[in-house]
Amino acid sequence: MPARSRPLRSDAARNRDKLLDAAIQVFGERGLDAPLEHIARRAGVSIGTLYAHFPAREAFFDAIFPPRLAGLDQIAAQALADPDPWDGFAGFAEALFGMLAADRGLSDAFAQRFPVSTEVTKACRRGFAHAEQIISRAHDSGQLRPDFQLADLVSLTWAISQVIRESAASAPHAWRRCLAFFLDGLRTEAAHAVTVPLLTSAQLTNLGQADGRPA
Amino acid sequence: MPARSRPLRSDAARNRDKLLDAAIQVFGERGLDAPLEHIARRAGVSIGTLYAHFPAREAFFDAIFPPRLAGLDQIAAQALADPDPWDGFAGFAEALFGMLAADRGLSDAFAQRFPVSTEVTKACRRGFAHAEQIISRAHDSGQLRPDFQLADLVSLTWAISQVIRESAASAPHAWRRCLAFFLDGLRTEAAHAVTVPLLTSAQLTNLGQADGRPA
DNA sequence: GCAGAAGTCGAGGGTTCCCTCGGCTTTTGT
DNA sequence: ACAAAAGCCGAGGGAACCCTCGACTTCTGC
Repeated sequence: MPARSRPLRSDAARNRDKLLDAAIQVFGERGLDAPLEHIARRAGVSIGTLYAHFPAREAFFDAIFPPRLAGLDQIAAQALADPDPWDGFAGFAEALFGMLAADRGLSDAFAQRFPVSTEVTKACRRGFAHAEQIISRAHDSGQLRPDFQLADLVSLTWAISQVIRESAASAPHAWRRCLAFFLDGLRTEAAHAVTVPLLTSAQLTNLGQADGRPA
Repeated sequence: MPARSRPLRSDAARNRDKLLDAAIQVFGERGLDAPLEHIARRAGVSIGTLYAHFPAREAFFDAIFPPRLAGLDQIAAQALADPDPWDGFAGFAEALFGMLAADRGLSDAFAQRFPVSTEVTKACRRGFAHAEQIISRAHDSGQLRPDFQLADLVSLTWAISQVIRESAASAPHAWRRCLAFFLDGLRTEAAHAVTVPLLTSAQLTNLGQADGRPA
């Protein structure tokens, strides 16, 4: 991704910023499928200008989400720094979903509810790489049930994201309750045998592509 | 709901049936927001005829889902008949979500992902009334953690429905794993204190109205 | 059979969103 | 201050869906 040969003209740079701000707001309120016209209007710019800067919806995603998802790195670092591996794991989950709860667009992006840019996918993968460390630390300490795997965190993300979306308006903390129950089921001493196989690795690779609807 | 004064003409009755079959298929495949034109086409009938029989999308829901949701009554009866209240509860959850997993339209309807008819809402409420009995039996036996309430089952429904939708195509049983973890967290002996309040009763009453998006 | 009731058809107007493109305006470098 | 480059505008064509309505077809009872 080479920088532009010439820098943006000053008015153009200003418009780009206004568009980005508007996009963050609008995606945050209505989700990633919000009409681009709304973004242009909120930015006080014409639809043509919007397309000049961001030729596709995806281009917004690339510009908006990777920096925001970088917050994950901090969260993960904190989790790994926690002297108690279980507390680190549980705190990671809470902080992660707290991030998603604060921004509907982010939640959509992370749960891959919309076809999303490669940049976002990369950022999510980085998040999962962190998660893998956090999980295995909690496994090693014997606190996290051994049959809980990274792939299960993907399911959990889908699940909690949905609770966040459904209850955002009327009970913005409902997801915390749900997560607390779930976490209690993840402690080693709570574990009962589970016979259902993991998500396939093929599915993990396809994250964000299959959404279950035939074309 | 008075029966029509005159019975349907024979060709009309046939078309109605074809439409209903097509609607079940199409909703099952693409969700409750599938284009009505697809239903008409699959039924081999024109869009005008579709509207003559079902003046609104809701009319399809009323015709399709209440009978299907009646399956819930059986599932609930079996749960209450189980000699072990915990097994009854867990079996109820598995059977309920199994039903939803088998039909995307049903899952949409039950999770109230779309504004849905009053008939469907009634059927869902009946389901929750059953659930309440099952839950309190499991409470009384001391096996289900006391802080798990009916409202939490609503969250769980949102959560698992989403896992079902996301993984339907590539890993149709992923939700079972998720549910198993969750259930382990619901046993009394797994419980750790939860401080987050329940869904408000106002929200339960509004089921299916608020979806968090501003108009 | 036939008349009229009942049902069917599909073109077409409305809406919302997508995205493009040619003409106009602003900025920039000199 | 001026030309050229850069950027902005918004009408408008296209697609997907919604739903209606008047003309046409089929069934039903006699």
